Amino acid sequence: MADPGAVASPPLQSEQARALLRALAEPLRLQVIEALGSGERCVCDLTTDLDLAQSKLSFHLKVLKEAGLIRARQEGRWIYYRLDPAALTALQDWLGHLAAGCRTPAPPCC
Amino acid sequence: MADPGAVASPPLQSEQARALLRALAEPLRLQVIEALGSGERCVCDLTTDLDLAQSKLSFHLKVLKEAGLIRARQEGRWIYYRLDPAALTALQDWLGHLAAGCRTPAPPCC
DNA sequence: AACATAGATCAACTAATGTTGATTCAAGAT
DNA sequence: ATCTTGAATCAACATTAGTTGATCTATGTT
Repeated sequence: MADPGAVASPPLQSEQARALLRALAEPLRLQVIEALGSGERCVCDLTTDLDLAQSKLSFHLKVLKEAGLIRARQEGRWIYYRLDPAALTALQDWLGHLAAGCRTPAPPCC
Repeated sequence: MADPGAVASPPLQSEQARALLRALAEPLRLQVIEALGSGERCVCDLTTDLDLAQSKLSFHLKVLKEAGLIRARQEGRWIYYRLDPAALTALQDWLGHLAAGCRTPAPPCC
């Protein structure tokens, strides 16, 4: 459904932002993301480093990939995953946008 | 428990980041957050604007507040909520940190 | 061609989260 | 003091999301 090739330079829509947030919000996936934060890794390294069942890791990698946070690259029979920095900066921008107008005082209530 | 006066200028820990992400990742809560993005609002306005059952909104406001994303202010019998910009910028920084080192190539696999 | 291994996928199960309606609490108003 | 209303809380329920182990696919190896 989602197009992994598209990079959102226009402000992220809520739905896209939510997909990223949701994917990041799960403990195991966050571990994966932080592991990838220091560079590209192959699945087997991630499996051993994070001590995860293979199908479990695979499940979470899929979620992260579908959200557009990570990209896969195959080499021989190994698959390497890396963060997509564009997704991260898009989220950053979305957050900045939110923070921009939030100091407006409340209108008189009810 | 939490100190509402403290602002996290040191880099966010994963656990804290995750709490923020988790709170943001729910559709209704995201609507609330976006509503508050344009300024402070009272609960009754939020209830009618987002067309939500009262207990439902209350539940989600609690989650957001516990995550540190929003703050409450009571005035008479009304309660006003607003975003906490510090939480948003802390998350931004955390994301930036991640993006910084993610281009390192993978080490030789297995 | 048969075998071995990396990784994805699937179905049954379990655990975590959100929803609902009723109830409670607190702040005014009468 | 009683009544009313905004908002929080609670317990039962519904839904969604993650886990597990088995199976399948693809890439190399022998």
